Formats: sequence, C-alpha cells, structure tokens
Amino acid sequence: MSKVATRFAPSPTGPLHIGGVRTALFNWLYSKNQNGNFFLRIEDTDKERSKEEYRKQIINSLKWIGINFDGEEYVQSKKIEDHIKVAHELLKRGSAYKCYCSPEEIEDQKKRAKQKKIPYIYDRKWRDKKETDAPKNKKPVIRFKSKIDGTSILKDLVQGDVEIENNTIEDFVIIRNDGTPTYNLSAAVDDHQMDMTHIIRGDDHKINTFKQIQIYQAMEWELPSFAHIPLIHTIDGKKLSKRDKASTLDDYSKIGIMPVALRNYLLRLGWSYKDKEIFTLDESIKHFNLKGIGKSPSKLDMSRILSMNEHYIKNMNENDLFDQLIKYCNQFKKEIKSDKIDKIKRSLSFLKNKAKTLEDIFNNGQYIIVDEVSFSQEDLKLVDEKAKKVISDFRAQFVNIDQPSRETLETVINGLIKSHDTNFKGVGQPLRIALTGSKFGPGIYDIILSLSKEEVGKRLEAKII
RNA sequence: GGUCCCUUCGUCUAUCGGUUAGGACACAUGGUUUUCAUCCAUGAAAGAGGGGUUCGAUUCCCCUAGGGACCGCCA
Repeated sequence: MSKVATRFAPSPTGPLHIGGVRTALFNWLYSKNQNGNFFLRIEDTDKERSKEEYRKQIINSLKWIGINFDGEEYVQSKKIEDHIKVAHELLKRGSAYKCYCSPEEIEDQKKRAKQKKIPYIYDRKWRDKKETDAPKNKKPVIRFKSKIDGTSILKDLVQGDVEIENNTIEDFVIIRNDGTPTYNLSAAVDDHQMDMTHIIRGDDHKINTFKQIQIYQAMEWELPSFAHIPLIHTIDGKKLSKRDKASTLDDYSKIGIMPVALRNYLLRLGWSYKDKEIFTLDESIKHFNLKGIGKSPSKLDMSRILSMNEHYIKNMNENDLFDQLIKYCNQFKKEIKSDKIDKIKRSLSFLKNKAKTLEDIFNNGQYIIVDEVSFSQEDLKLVDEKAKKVISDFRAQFVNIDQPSRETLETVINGLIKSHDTNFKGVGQPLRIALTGSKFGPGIYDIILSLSKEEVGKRLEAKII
C-alpha cells in the first residue's frame, strides 16, 4: 500500500473561508495521522478571476492556523500541457470527442429546457459524428464520452455507497474552444500525477467525483479513495460562501480569536472523538480519522468559537498568550509603548480573566495603555463630593507608601472605609473610576499595583477631583 | 424540475438493538465575590412523522415531510 497522500486544492479567486480551512485541516490531519503527506495545489486555471493576492492570502491563512504543506506548492496552471496531453489521449482512446456546438446554441437549449421544466443535459449531438462532418471555421470543445447505461457506485469513505444513474452525467467539456482544460480534467490529471491516495473534499464536489472517476477509468489509472465531507452552513442553513460575513479567517483573527482555538473549533465541527472537546495538536493528529466525520451539515456557532477561545486564553501558558497578544495588537490595534508592555505582561493574569478574545484583553488593559484617562459623563456622576474626598484622602496616604503592596493598600483602604463610614464599594468605586475611567474593571488592588506609583498619584489628582 | 445527500436538546455532538438518551456551548436560577467578570452548584432542553423487522428500536429497512448540495466552455 502506497504512502497516504492528501491535498487541499483551493482556487485563488477569493479569500479562503473557514469551510475551506476545515477541509484543509481534515486533509492535513488525516495525512499526518497516517504518516503520510499533505500537499497544497493552487487551482489557478481561471485566469480571469485568479489573483495573486488571494494566493498569498490562502497560504497565509493556512500558515496562521498551523497547517503546513509538504514540499513545494503545486501550481495547476503550470501543468496545463499535461492536461491537454491527456485530453488528446482520451480522444485517441475514443473516450472523448470534439463537439462543434457553439456556446450560444448550448445556452439556447438550456433556456428551453428550463422553460419546459425538464432537466437539461447536453444532447450528445457530436458524440458519434464523423470528423468529416466538422464545420471548417468553428473551434470545437472536447467533451468526455460519459457512460450512458447502467449505474455507478462511489464507495465514499464518509457517506458510504452512493449510487447514481450514469445517464444523469452529461458529456462534460474537458477542453474549451480556446484549447484550455477545464476543472474536471485538470483535477483528475493532477490528482493522478501527484499520486493522491485520498481525496477529501466538500460534499458539493460529489458530482465532479463521478466525472473524474470516469477519466481515471478511461486512462486506466489506479483510483484514489474519496471522502465527501458535509458542508458548513450559515446560521440560516445555507452553504457558507466567501461573501458571508464572518466567513474568512481574517474576520476571526481581527477580533482576537487565536489560531489554536479556531483550529480546535473547526476540528470538532462535523467531527468527533467520543466526548472529547479540547484537543492539543498532537491529540488531534493522534485521534483524527474519517470514521468520526458526521454525515450531516453543521452550522457555524459564534458563541462556541468565542468560548473555545476563552478556554485557551485561560488555560494556555501565559508567556505564549502574551506573545499572541502583542502580535495581535501590533497587527490590528496600535502598537503598545514599551514602558506599558511590561505592565501589561505583569497584569495579564487578571486582565485575561474576563476576556473571550485578545481584543477583550486589549480593552481590559486600556487603562494601562492610555496616557490620559477619559471619563464618561455617566461615570463622573458617580463621583460626588463624598467620593472626591475619599479619593483625595486615599491619595494623601498613598503617596507616603514606599512600596505599595496588597497588604499596605488593604490597610489604607480599610482605614478609609472606617473613617468615611462607608463600605468597600464606597471607596473602591471612586478609585476605580479615577484610575481607569470606568466603574467596571479588575479588582482595585490589581489596578493600583499594575500602574506605577507615579502614575497612580498623577491620575488621582486629575481633573475630576 | 432532475439527480444525490442529510434529519438526536437552540447549537456542536455521544450512543457500534436493551441507557433514567450522555457531554460541551448557549440559556435560566442559586451560591462565592470588591464593581463587571470568573468560579461552583442546580435546572430546563432532543430521537421529524408514519409504517415495518425484532422479545425489544434513536440505532436496521421502507414511505412521507422538511432541509441541503449539484445541475457552467467556474473551480
């Protein structure tokens, strides 16, 4: 048995969406689980729509989420000559023929079929005509001579046996009238030449598989195994597309979803291993199999993505989290000044507490990052005369503390609670507002200790007092 | 319209004919707490419908209904 080889074959006609990422993930995990190889093939034969920027975006997306392909990336457009050669071989073998129908003629037939509400299928007009019947001034397409009688069975590794009547598959075009190969030809030839053993792709490719299998058979190539995975649906149950919002990786990375979290989420979307929810990379390679892939489509659920991300924020190594946070801020927020970065790092253990995303952590740390605190009118209202007195009393005592610590602060604050005849809130809330500009936030001791002594002093004499 | 696929809590799913149908997220309630959170506990919540097969069906088969995908000289 040859070494397992899988591939992900996106076309660079738009940003990669997370359905594609999941397909790539499954292919990658399966190959790694089987000690095989995983390849990337860029299907750029649609010259009109393929863009270099999308090619880069796809590669960056895969890299971001941690999917590495083996070897060099395979560029389909460089292999066009090979595809054409196969088309001519099929012609020679009598498995393909030239069709001189014009695109307009075909369009017309389609339209009429639609009006009559009968299924359109190319009428195979040129299938058995002789070359001598060919019009001189017309450029033909080459069509594959599909099976007409009987049925075909696809032994799908996810869906089981799928049987289809051969006459529902038309004589599809393999070479356009401009001489270029079409998708089904190119994909079949490439998969064969790349020695793919397993084709794992979206359910929307199932018909293509029946076509491609026929090409394999006509060329007498050894067939790979196929697995069609159910599609990811939007919340209203439709196939996810690039146009849907929150469908590309960038949509997630920019709000501070981490690659590990998204990878883990995608892994469990349509695949399961017992009751296990959290998978390290090694665990996912170890446990991944085709058997665990479900048959029904699944919907994208943002709250689960968020909670997965939250789980990783709270459980991952704090240094790693810090690295990711800085990377995130540099890319999507403003760069944090070096004197603040240190404070953020020291405070991460509580800044991360109420965060579901890196963006949340950034927001929680805003009070550290800003040079000047700003206040909302609403919060200012909470700081009445009594509160102002609390603040100034605290400040008076605070500046005399040499080394502020939780213990020394506690003494001061407990003293204030007594002398002002109030409760913790009566002291804590004004201080929190004065120091951070918000009545919400980390514990007051954490806030004070996360800022320098000078900074606390400065903020407490700010204009609200 | 044709072909094919799918159907367990709101969502992702477990169950390899016998379970009080389990878990996770979300939700609700209570508790801890220094605000907001966290955390802990508890709760509500599912086999689309109808036929078979079987001692016994969520599980196997058929029908119906609903949902989806494909139907390009795109990939």
